Amino acid sequence: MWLTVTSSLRDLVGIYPGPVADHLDRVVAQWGAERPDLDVSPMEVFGRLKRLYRLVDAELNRTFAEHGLDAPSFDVLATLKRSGPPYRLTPTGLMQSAMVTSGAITQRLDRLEARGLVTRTRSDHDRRSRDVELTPEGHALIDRALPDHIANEHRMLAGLDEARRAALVDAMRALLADLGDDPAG
Amino acid sequence: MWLTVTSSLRDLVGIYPGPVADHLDRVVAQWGAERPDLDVSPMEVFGRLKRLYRLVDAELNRTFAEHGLDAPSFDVLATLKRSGPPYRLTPTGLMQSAMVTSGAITQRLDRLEARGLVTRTRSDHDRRSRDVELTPEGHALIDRALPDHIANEHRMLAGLDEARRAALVDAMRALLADLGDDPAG
DNA sequence: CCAATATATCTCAGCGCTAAGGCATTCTTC
DNA sequence: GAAGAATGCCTTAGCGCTGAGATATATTGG
Repeated sequence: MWLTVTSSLRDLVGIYPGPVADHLDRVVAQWGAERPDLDVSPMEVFGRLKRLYRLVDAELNRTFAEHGLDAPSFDVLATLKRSGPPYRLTPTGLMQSAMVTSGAITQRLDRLEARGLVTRTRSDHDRRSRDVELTPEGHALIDRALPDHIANEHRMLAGLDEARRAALVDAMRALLADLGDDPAG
Repeated sequence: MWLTVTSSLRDLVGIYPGPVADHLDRVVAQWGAERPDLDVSPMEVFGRLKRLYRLVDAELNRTFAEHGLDAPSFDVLATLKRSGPPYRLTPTGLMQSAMVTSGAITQRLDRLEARGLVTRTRSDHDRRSRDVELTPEGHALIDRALPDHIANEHRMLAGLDEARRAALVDAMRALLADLGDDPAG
């Protein structure tokens, strides 16, 4: 309700490009009518975060699929690649980076190992641990997929002006810190 | 490596509050060392988006669980609630709002109907369609859970200053529009 | 009015993930 | 150095979702 009013005002006053009402504007307006006692403005943030995540995730998967990959597999290969020589990490390291459980990493590695993209060997220094390492095939695949992935990400950001992009990064960095995101994770 | 150096420099020079290096800073620095030919700066956006989404999702689920709910169930009940009287929508409407497939909605409704939180009846006007409606129990549950959920969201945003919060919303709105997010969805 | 097409929902196999727990190895403490 | 705690990884049942396809109903064009 409140939002509908300001939207109308925006049209009447003719604010320049003026942000067009999006899904979350409607959601907030609906709550304003149904529960005017609640301040649902945080949904402006979290609702858009969720929709953005879903849209981006779907779009990224398109490029991954072109290379016979999905997001979890790409994630593991890319994490190993960017770790640099000798392109070797433990399942625990991969787990923290991916923010998933150990069981999820075990299964991701099962799939990648079956495809010959990584090897898993017992660590010499800690026999509980494993060394996960890119195979030549794994290197070749991530080297093929990565440039397309990056280009895809550039394309998705092309419409966002530099100021907004910087502000987006700044705000997300601050929020991540607030929520206790582990930099080492 | 590179990042460790700049972090040290930042400390030495004493830049005021200075953003502390986070996970994505490390990722970008690693790619800079391994693939200096690629501009991986979009990861600053999408990498943080992903981590933020995961952290937020986990945190929101904590509150849902306190009310015997999970995110998908809460999402359906809240969508029906905010739609206002007569608190009735079709599975297609719920599907578009939630950005999931029709099969997912069918199963969500199966679960909610089994718990007596919604009813599903054949529409009079279109016999292919269904009317999904909140039961009194559904109303009671969402009325109990919603204030806690909103409070939880407020708490998560408490550390974000108003300028950053507004910039975050503005940038996400722009990006959603760029990516073709359907306002009616 | 009929045939062809479109729409609304449901079905179900398969997938990746979580949560809980198990096993082997390493660390800590006394 | 032995006992207890902690760590690293794996196993598995169960869950929600997708994608492909099925069914029933509605709409459209001739």
